[in-house]
Amino acid sequence: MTTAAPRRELLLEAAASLFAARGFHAVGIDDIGAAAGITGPGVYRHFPSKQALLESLCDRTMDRMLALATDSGDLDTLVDLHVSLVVGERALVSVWVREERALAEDVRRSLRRRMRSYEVIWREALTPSRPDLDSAQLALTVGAVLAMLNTTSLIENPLPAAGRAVVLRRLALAALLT
Amino acid sequence: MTTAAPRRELLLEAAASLFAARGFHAVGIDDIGAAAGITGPGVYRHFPSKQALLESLCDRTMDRMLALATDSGDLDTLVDLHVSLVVGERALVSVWVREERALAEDVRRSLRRRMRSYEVIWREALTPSRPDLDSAQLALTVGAVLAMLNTTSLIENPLPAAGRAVVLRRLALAALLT
DNA sequence: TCGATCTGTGAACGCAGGCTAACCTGATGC
DNA sequence: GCATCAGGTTAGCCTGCGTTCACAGATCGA
Repeated sequence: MTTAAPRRELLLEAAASLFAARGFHAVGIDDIGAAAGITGPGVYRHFPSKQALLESLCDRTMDRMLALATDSGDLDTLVDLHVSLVVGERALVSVWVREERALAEDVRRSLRRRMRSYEVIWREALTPSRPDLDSAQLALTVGAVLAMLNTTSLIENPLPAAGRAVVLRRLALAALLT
Repeated sequence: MTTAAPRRELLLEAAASLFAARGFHAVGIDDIGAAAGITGPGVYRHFPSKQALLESLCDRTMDRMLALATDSGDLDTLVDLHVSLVVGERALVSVWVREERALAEDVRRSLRRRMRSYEVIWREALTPSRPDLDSAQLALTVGAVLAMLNTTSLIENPLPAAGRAVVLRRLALAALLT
């Protein structure tokens, strides 16, 4: 039987795809409810506010990223896992990338802190391969490569997921190691 | 004497830095006016709407990019010029990158079309160096590298402009040519 | 059978904020 | 001098939209 997806989950999925397609501000509460099979105000039975939905989505994305990172410290697999996340969860990633600013200041700070710790893991994995770079250069390199991978989630391209992953992986490694 | 910067120009600059710092939706007309030395409604003496300000900014950014491209077809200088634009005009670029969605549909389409023609120039410059890539792979590669350079405008990093430019140039060339 | 709770609905509220209206003023031209 | 206009100001309108309210139908334990 079809796992009777709880309404809360339906709402998150609906919000993710709507925010990804139209942007946080352009999506109304009624739209989100409708996409999940209920009316606007019904949403408030599951989330305290529209912002809370966005928070949940961003938190979730960050959770996945950090989960990847703790699995493995090797740069190669780090790239692999990140690429597969970005290719596999385009909506989630693009929402996080573009709508971060709509978050409340404190939530944003917490997210940024977690992102920073993720970047630190990357930097540490990269350092041995790049003794020629000082710490600021390393930071910029890692930041730029991650930004590239993340924003790719919103590029439209005829390539299927697997093909995208191959290209992205090559680009990232080239930029990191050359 | 200090060129008596016309109000219209002051408004554009004010809007650029405010949008870049806080985001289009979080900035009020009153804020923009105040930052340019007048009150909110005064803005409407120079622009028909808040959106029109954003349009002007995005148009201007795109103009600059296309101007670079027509100057030279060589991939190396293409990268150089784009990097210097991104490093030199951070506010302008980051506004364009992040707030494109707040634009009206037709304006956005026009911008995208121009962006596409810019990307085509890059692809053509890259093609001879990468006979191993098919056209979809080329497109994704160029798109990803440009996205990397553009979104870098919103990364905070201790490096001075010149240092940033060096790192970005190296990253871009490595990704494109490796 | 009867509350109690959970989840949904339609109606309405409140308010932020973009924009308009009406008025003022100092240059400018005739 | 006087009409005109560019460019400001303050006050206020108006709409969209997030949110709240009061109520209704299931489901369920006692």
